Amino acid sequence: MTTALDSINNRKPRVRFAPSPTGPLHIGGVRTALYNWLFAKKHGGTFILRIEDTDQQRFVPGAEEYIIETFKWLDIDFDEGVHIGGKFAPYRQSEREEIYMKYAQYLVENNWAYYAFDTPEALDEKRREFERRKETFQYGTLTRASMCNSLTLSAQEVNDKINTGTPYVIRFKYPDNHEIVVEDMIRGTVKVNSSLLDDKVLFKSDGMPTYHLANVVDDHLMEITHVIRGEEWLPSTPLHQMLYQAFDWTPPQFAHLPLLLKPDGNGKLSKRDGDRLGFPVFPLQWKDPQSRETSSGYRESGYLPDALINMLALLGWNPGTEQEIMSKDELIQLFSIEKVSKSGAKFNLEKAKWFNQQYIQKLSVKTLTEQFLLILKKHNIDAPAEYVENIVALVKERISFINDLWEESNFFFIAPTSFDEQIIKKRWKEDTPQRLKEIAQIIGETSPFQRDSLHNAISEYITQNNLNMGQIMNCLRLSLVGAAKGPDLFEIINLLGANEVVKRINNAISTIAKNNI
RNA sequence: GCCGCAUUCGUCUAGUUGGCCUAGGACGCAAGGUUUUCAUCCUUGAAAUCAGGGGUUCGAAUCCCCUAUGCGGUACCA
Repeated sequence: MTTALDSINNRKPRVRFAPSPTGPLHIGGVRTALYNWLFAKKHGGTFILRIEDTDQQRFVPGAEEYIIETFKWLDIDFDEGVHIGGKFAPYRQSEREEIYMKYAQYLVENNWAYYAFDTPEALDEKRREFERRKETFQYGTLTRASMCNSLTLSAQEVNDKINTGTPYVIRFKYPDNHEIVVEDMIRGTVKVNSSLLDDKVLFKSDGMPTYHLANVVDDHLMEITHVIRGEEWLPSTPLHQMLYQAFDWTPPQFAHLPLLLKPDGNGKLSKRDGDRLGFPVFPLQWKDPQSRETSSGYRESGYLPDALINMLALLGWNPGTEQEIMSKDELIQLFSIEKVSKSGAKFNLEKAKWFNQQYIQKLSVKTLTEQFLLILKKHNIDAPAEYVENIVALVKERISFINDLWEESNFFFIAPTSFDEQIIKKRWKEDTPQRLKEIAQIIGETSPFQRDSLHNAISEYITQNNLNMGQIMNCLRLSLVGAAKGPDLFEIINLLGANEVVKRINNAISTIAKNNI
């Protein structure tokens, strides 16, 4: 048996991400792709995007485009795939339809598979019959002899059925009582006995292969060296292992990733959880073409691609050091399959926010300003770029998402019309209006009109009148901002300008007086 | 039901050749500090008897067995 290390040394790894286009890509799927990508990059290998659309019933229009757009956004690049081609094209299984039949037939000819003519109705009936006896029906070594298939029918009967167009499937024929051993790079050795397994359908009556056949055939044809996929595939890996044996092919190395769990309770993270707990489960926003229902995405929620990638990478993997913030390049350097953990990881919204905050802080004021200008436009605000840039510089350290910029600085663009009641109650005294009027006058007269000179002028007023900062600053802030929040007040005054400041002070005095009669 | 996988602070995890672990870090939480406010930031703190029980050993989170719990699979879905 070759080890993972051997094959890495012998040849460059080829890995694939193989989603099925049945809807928007789940964030767990994004992580699976990410691990594949990191693995490929780390070892100088090839990363492939293959679309597994063998289930025509579940096909959702737009899903494939969504997948491609997701990785474009994340800047995770494929070397081969549906959208870019490659020497093993086509990469869409529906376009490889004719390939699979001959492999299924090879299996039948070599006694590794058989035709089965049992109708879905007959199978349902069989299952119900077993259920009545409190048993579970299993189309396998114990029951296949009593079913309608090429093992029980004569060759003549089988031929007649096929020639007259009777629908049939091809099932895998497990050898009796055979111990199947799978080596997993993350979990070690996994053993299962063949008599416990179902004779899985490999080829459906609609002329398409099932996942099991298509996946093995394509992985072999595309020279995939490592299959890195979700843990939900672990139970069917013995079948895949047997398939490689039946074809006399060298199997790839397997690595089954732990699941992404919902933040509360247990179980796989699902679409519903996102809506329920207020965070996206999808990388991009998705409008369901059927129900027209919209699900939120990380991109639209203001997450930065690299922050998402960093967070996702650490959900189930850890470099073993205390470093948590890692660029894509560092991730590639540090990544190793062996360090992937075995148990499922719960998604944590707070930590996701923290990651984004870390990455936002690395962005330049210029970049943030460009983004913010777009947001301002949506709020119908047309402000000079220079002004906006000054504001961004001031509030940058307070934000975790680009969208927070608006929340943190909207008072720069729109004068407050209401004032925090709590603060009024606590700070607004009888002499406040008079004091503020005097402050307004001082501000109007301050020259040069700069942060430091404003600071000096107001401080001087405060000491001269035997006051302390708190007595003036809180109400002044309330007048200008409407609440007890925001950056340095003198900076605010400086940016707002004397006229606007005086206007706001007067407005606050009259509004608050009115409301307190 | 059957089969498989997993189980260290609330969460993500370090720990992997048994001793340096009176179990480390991060998020979150609490307290204090900085500040004119809020946030940031800084400091400190609480927080896992390593699922439980048996072994093996001078010594186990680390090895073995059992139990429990959780999850995954059990489709002519992937």
